[in-house]
Amino acid sequence: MGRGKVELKRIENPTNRQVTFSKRRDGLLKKAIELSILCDAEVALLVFSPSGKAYHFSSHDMDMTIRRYRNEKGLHKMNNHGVRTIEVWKNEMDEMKKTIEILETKHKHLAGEDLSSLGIKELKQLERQLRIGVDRVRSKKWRLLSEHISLLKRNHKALQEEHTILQKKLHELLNEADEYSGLDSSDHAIQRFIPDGQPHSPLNMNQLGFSNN
Amino acid sequence: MGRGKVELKRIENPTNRQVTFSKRRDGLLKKAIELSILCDAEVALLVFSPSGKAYHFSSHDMDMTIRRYRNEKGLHKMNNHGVRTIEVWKNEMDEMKKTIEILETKHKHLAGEDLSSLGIKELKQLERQLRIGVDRVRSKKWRLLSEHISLLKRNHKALQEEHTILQKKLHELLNEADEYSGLDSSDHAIQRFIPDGQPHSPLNMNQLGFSNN
DNA sequence: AACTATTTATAAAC
DNA sequence: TGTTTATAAATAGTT
Repeated sequence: MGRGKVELKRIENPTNRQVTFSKRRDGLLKKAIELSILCDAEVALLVFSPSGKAYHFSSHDMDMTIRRYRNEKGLHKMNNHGVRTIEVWKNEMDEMKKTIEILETKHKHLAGEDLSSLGIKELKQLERQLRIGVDRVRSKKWRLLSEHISLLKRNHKALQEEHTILQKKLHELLNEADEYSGLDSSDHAIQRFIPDGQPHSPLNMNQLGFSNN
Repeated sequence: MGRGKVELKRIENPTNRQVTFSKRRDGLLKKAIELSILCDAEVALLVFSPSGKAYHFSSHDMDMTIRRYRNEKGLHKMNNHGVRTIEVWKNEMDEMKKTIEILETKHKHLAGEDLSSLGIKELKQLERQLRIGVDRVRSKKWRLLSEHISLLKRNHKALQEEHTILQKKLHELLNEADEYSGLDSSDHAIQRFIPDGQPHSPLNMNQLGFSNN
């Protein structure tokens, strides 16, 4: 409908295309309005120009019409999927809430709180569980402690050995110095720092910051 | 464009309206397609007939176009609100997950499992916590047990008293019977069921289903 | 649903 | 963009 027929393909001339877009957009909009009024139909139209500008018409309410559309065909596509996803989320959240409640209750029980709902049988089991826990924790603690102690012992022994070596070297040096200078060694300054053959008294483990509880 | 001009108002004749709807719907659809092709535009069209039947066209992807529309103008409406709600949900879920993880870790620790990540200080605190729990649970257990026992004792005492009364009544009845019948009472059938003055031996509490652990 | 007289939309030109 | 105009397209009423 115009001076010439048009092929159904993208108009290459950008100016022409833009002009035609404006005209046809208005035409389409008008037709949509007419359809909705003349035939009492619910119509929604969304148009985006290539440049990104948006035009729209809806005879009733856009969101409502979109919802209606989604309900209509969504019964086997994204809408349903979306609803199911939401339901799955809700279920997950409920499950998590339950899990947290249970865990918190158990935690309180293990702390010896809120025991009023428990019977003798449950209390016995709880006590057994706590005992097991205590035993394991205590054994782990002792393992750690003994490792720590043996580490300290090793370090101490190494220090002792180093000390002995240093002592020997020091004696040798002193002797050399004495021989060289011919001084009397009885009250030599350096010698006052060397107590006797026994290096250190063994470390008292009770002073290392550990107690038995 | 037809034999006569039409007023822009609802066509009252239902048949006419239905026919016009079909024709104009097709026309609108065709125009929408043409616009999208000729002008390289993104077009979405939703039409619902008065009878509820749905027709639609979208040049790209309906949901995408709808999203684009919502983004365009929805920055102050439901979409934004929806997105925020979803984000809030996600945060809630993340928090719950974290909570569950923490609780489970604590639970394991209290059970004496997975202790490798703990240091001596933490182990000591854990042990202390467990001890407190054990003490509380044990005390609760003993309270329950003693209540149970005193209840049993009360019951037992009541039974004893009832028994004594019954015994007395029985004796009285026997005496009456003897006086009435004049029979010898040394091997009276009923008397065989009465052992002696002492009713029952006291119940042994160790046989009531309780042990000390 | 097909036909057709007529209205309407719009392509091209300005 | 807006107007004009020649012409293509759409469609109201009829069959």
